[in-house]
Amino acid sequence: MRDKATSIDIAHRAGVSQSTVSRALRDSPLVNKETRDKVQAIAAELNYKVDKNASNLRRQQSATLALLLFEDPTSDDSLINPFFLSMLGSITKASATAGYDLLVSFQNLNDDWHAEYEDSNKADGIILLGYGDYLDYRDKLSKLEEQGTHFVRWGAHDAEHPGVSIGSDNIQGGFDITQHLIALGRKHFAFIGGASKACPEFLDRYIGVTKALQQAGLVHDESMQIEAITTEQSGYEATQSLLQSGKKVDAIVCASDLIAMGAMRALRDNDIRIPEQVAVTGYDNIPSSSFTNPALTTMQQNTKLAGEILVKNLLQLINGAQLSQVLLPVELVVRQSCGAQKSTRQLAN
Amino acid sequence: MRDKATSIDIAHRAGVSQSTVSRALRDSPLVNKETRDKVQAIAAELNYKVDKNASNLRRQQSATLALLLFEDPTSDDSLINPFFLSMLGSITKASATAGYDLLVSFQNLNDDWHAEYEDSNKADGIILLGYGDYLDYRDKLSKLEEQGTHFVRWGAHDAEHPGVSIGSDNIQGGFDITQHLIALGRKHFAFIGGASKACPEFLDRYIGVTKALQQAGLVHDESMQIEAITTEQSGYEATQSLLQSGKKVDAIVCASDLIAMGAMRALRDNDIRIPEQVAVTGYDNIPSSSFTNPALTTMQQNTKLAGEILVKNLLQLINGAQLSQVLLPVELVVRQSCGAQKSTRQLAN
DNA sequence: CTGAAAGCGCTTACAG
DNA sequence: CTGAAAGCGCTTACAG
Repeated sequence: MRDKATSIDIAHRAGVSQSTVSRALRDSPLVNKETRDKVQAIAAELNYKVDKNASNLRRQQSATLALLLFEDPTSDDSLINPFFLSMLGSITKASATAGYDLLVSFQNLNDDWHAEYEDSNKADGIILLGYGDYLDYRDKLSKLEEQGTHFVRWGAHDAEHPGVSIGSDNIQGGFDITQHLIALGRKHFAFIGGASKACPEFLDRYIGVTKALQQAGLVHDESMQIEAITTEQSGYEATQSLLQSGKKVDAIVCASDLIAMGAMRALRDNDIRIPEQVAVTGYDNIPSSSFTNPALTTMQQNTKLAGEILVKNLLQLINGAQLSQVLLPVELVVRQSCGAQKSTRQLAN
Repeated sequence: MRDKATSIDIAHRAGVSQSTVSRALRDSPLVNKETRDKVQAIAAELNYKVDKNASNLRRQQSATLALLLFEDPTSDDSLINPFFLSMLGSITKASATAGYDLLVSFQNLNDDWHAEYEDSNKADGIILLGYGDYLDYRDKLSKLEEQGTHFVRWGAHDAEHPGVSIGSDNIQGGFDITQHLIALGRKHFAFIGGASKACPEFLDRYIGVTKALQQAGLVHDESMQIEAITTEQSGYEATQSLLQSGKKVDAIVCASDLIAMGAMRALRDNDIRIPEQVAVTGYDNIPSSSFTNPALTTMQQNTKLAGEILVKNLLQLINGAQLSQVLLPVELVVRQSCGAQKSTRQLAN
């Protein structure tokens, strides 16, 4: 097997002390340019890399961020919500750019998750990501905060919630998509998705919906809000129960694309045409949403920006800054399911 | 700020030596049960966690695996191939189960990637994941091997390639899907995807296709294989050029789902009905593939098993075992695009 | 079963 | 600008 070179090996070869090697490799201005070049050349030749364990131990940091991705335990383990996967990509890139490694865990929340990372010095801070039931882990967030752990959370701002959160402007998103449907002449709205404190992001989207309805002078019946979690199946079931209620509906605003896909399947099973009879909209703009038939009108969240801001703010937090909530803009993606565009029809056959 | 407890703090409180604390926390059989319980109780109370940097430095390991995900630089940064995202989920879980943390990086291959991880003791081994151009990074794999770095690679087995690879049985996959189409009466096949050493996985799929054709006594013209990388756009362009060639075709086997989606768009733009006039199949069974119209017949790779085996084999490698290639079974997912099933038709309107 | 001691490979205050 | 030395917080061979 190979023996890894250490800074002492380099010191021997370069004829300087180990301290000087360390300084030269960290580009310390204290060290003579010639000495530094020589040391760095030898280091490169020996394929030397600073031992992170030793360096981190000495410096009492880790240059690592931890990402904890959690979801409703009800959803299929292997099928992570594509929206978070996209966030994952942007967070990875943003932390690499900032010179931090990223430790990733998709755990279900267990008793130790809050402690596992920063407490053991494996990570300098934690990014929390997921559409879980907020009420379930409130206490854990409080504990994190008490312990002085550095963390940022993706999601809705909630005054009762500890810690800093960064999220899309879900109220605006719900508002915009509803206003768009109203402009297209829809009048009888349903909202599918959990609208409670347990799901503050969905709740915000729902608040936006009702705001737009109110502004347009449309009455909104609270029974037209049906609970659902973010799965296709849950969206299907919620829509079935909506249809069985016999209430008049010509627009279904769904809290996520997965829910919307389930809603579309339910409408189809009931021989209801989309968008002619009922318009459907989603939220997230996951890749599949452009392949449904008709293609789904949805809200695009800026995942690239979100990842960058999560990382940037977490690093600021680690450096002792005080941060407040951040709301990111969302963007309406108009396709066929809302009835705004002519569908490029499949060839019938 | 908080002060993290150390093993010395616990030793003081427990009235034992720091060595005993360390032993007790690692469940050493050497230590008296009562002592151990007492130490562990105090540790829990103080929220103590072993400092990983110190522990890893001392033990000369990291209990961490690194996952390097790379893709064709041509594909959009933010849109990681959903197939790999699914692998990522299963690898994360498998390494957590094995007690390892997972460091994730989506880097483009730079000069240092091979060294960054194991050399700096940040990770005990590396998992490589991606459909890149193999020829581009052969040298890097060789260098990894020379240095004695522990790594496993997801992909095709290639005798010329250094290191251990784990992959799906792509030849079988190409064979099965083609045989299925032949059984449905298709006779004029095209294959879209790169069939060269640069893309050994695609090449294997193509080999499977030609094998099935041969076995069925169908002639196969090599001009019916069109190069494409794994993007919707590339599949679209390749199909356009196929159609312009005017050659007779009633089945297009695509090397990936993304390519197949592009192929379907091109067929539609040319007013060619799927599957009546031309059957189309994909590969990977990404989530979107069930939402295309018609839904895509494709090959499912067992990502859960794949992740588990990648992790298991890497750990064996780290422990000094000799490993050979592993081929995982694939499974045909029959939907409408091959013409086998009646489509549950959209309501026309 | 327990303790005192060495040492993992760095970084950095201190002295020159 | 450079070196000798301390020390980060553990684990473990050694001695009892």
